[in-house]
Amino acid sequence: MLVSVSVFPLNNLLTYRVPEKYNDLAKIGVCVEVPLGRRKAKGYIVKFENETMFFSDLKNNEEKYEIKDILEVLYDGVSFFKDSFVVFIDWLSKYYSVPFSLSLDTALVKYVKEKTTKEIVLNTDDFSKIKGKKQLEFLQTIKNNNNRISYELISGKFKNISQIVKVLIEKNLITIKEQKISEFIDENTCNYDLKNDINLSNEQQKAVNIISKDILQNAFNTYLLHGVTGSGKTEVYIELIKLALKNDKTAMLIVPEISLTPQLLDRFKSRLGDDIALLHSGVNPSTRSLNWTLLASGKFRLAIGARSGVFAPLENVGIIIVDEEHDASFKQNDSFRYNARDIAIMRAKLFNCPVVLGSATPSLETFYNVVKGKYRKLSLKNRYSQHQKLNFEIINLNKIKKQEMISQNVSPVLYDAIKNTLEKGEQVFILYNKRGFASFMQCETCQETLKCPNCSIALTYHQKENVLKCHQCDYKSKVLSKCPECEKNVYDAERSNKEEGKLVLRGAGTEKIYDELKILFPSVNIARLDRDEVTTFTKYENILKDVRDNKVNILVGTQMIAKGHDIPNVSLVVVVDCDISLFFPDFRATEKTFQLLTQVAGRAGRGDVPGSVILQTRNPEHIAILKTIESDYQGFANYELKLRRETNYPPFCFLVRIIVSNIINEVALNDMVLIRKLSEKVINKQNLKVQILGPAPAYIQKIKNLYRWNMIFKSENRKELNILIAFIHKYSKINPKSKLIIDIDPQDMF
DNA sequence: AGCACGCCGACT
DNA sequence: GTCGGCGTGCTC
Repeated sequence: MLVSVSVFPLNNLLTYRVPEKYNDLAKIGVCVEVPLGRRKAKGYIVKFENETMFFSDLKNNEEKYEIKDILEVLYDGVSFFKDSFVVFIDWLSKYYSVPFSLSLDTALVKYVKEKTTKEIVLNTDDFSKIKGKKQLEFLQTIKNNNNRISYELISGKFKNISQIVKVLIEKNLITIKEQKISEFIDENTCNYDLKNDINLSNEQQKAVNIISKDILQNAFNTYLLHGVTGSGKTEVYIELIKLALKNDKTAMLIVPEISLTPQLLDRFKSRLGDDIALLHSGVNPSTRSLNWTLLASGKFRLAIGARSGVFAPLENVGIIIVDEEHDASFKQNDSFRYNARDIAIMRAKLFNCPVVLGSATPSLETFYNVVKGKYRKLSLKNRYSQHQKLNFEIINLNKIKKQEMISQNVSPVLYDAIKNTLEKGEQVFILYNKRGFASFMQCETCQETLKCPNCSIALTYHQKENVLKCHQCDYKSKVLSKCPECEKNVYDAERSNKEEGKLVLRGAGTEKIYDELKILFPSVNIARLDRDEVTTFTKYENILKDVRDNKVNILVGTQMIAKGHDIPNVSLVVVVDCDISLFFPDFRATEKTFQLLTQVAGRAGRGDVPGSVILQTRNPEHIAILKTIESDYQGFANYELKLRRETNYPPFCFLVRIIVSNIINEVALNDMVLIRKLSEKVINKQNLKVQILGPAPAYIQKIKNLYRWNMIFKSENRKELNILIAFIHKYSKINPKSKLIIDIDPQDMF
């Protein structure tokens, strides 16, 4: 028996012989060890040789080689995927112009690790000596599960079980056994507990009815579920998932990492049961790989995950849902730059099932697909919590003199509004989309700013740690007392009388806003929510719990505060500076600003009290701000689309971004020129309609001592872009020390 | 990715 | 003469 094996990082599949002793174990999706040259390598069986080719253009001429035997079948022959998954991976590698094995590795690497799983076995059902309520509940759960339970699965139901387990082992009530994953899967059964029907609104019911037809008829369609925050998108998701599960199909929900809270999961578990495969980096590795394997075996039929969850090994799929589809976190910006939303749509197409994209502020790509009639829009217009409109107020910072400001970033109107809100016992959310205390330190003498020695960006001052930090690399520095540039010029006669090289803090961050508010409202509880404060999921949860319990009166944060929080007592939302992201050198800057402003505004007035939103800006006439206060998504989208059409940017063309980096600036540039010349040649010879922009230095020219250059390909034809990329991969002879990244559908230009 | 092969400079 | 630098190319 001959099989095709994918070995990272090779593009071609390799043919191996299956030794007779492995005849029963060698299935598609099985991990094997194979001889490769003079070494051993790990690979996956993706095809039997006698079967029809999935890979029309990956033929391997076997005559040239002596076919070797597979050395070993790993993980007891557990199959991590079936053949439809191979078709999907094949598509993925072609769409993103990456080797097949890289696609497969990206999909699997976080989920295939453990060979065995732990099982807790009950030694007795005499619980009379146990007094602890939680311990009894724990033991009862095991008893109800035929006196044994998976450690990985029960740790999802009880929090912090390690302590309980330790005590119960000491009392000899339970034992922990190692179990092969393959045996575990054979033994485990799973039932979906589909009850608790709730009443849907007319709009919700209509959406469910329409999409349900596709689920039942296995029809691929893309839906935009356009609903303002609080309009009940989640209920629609739950009903659709229920329908899929009831009909013995599987379902997948992808959400931004930050939204994947225990609350969200509890909500799904209370309506659908516990057998949900949670796929994201926060899940411990053994549970993660068990979840994957349970999905692959068909025992689990519902996957909920963040970006990487889109690779869930599902078969017979009923519904795929992407919540907050516009969210930038769906784009991975590592070496393999995929977009989970786009992959989700393609999987739905391959599986013949509907896909739902949910958002209050859809990306323009999605909106334009609705305009073109490619996607169907379903709207949820009613907020069920309350119906008053938000009360917006713009503060034009141009019209306020510096000495009139209450503090650096707090205007008089803003001060009064916060004060009034706090006096009523209501809560305030304050957005400032930058971390740290001061965004740069500047020398008063020579005007020089302190830069990271490894990157071409300014160092940010963090007050709590009292360090200067680079937000691109790990560089940290003690706070300098004197400007290093002036130190060099210390003998300069002209300067010798001045206060030489005095460094001052300039620009703000969440820490600074916090500081200003702490001085203005000393007796009030203020919390911060940003990446510096929130290093773990628990910390994130704790801060939000304090907010929910009204222990925090003001929450200051970066865009983290804009996502999904539903806190009824928040009646005032403040954006301290709307302009931070407005003029980024990114054609999506306006869109992203509009989305952020609209999202954060939606945090106000979710309870009985009406919500107010205050926007401080120096660009009060900017379209992103005007349309936010008018709550006019449609108007914004039409305006911005017109602009994109005129300038020929997505969604009116496709983009590919080429990034080359090297320690030596000239080498990187030289490589880029080479790629440009090759590209021009290919475009001419093949008569491709592709436009080249650049090379130009990247917005951040140097990161971690690597100089970076950008080049953009524009085309209305994806295939032509792929042809061009294939030529670049094959024929461009760039410096071997240069790093080349090809970013299909780039989200930013940094 | 690994690992070997191969082709040039500085050493016992 | 050989040891070792790393550029090049292949792996069923």
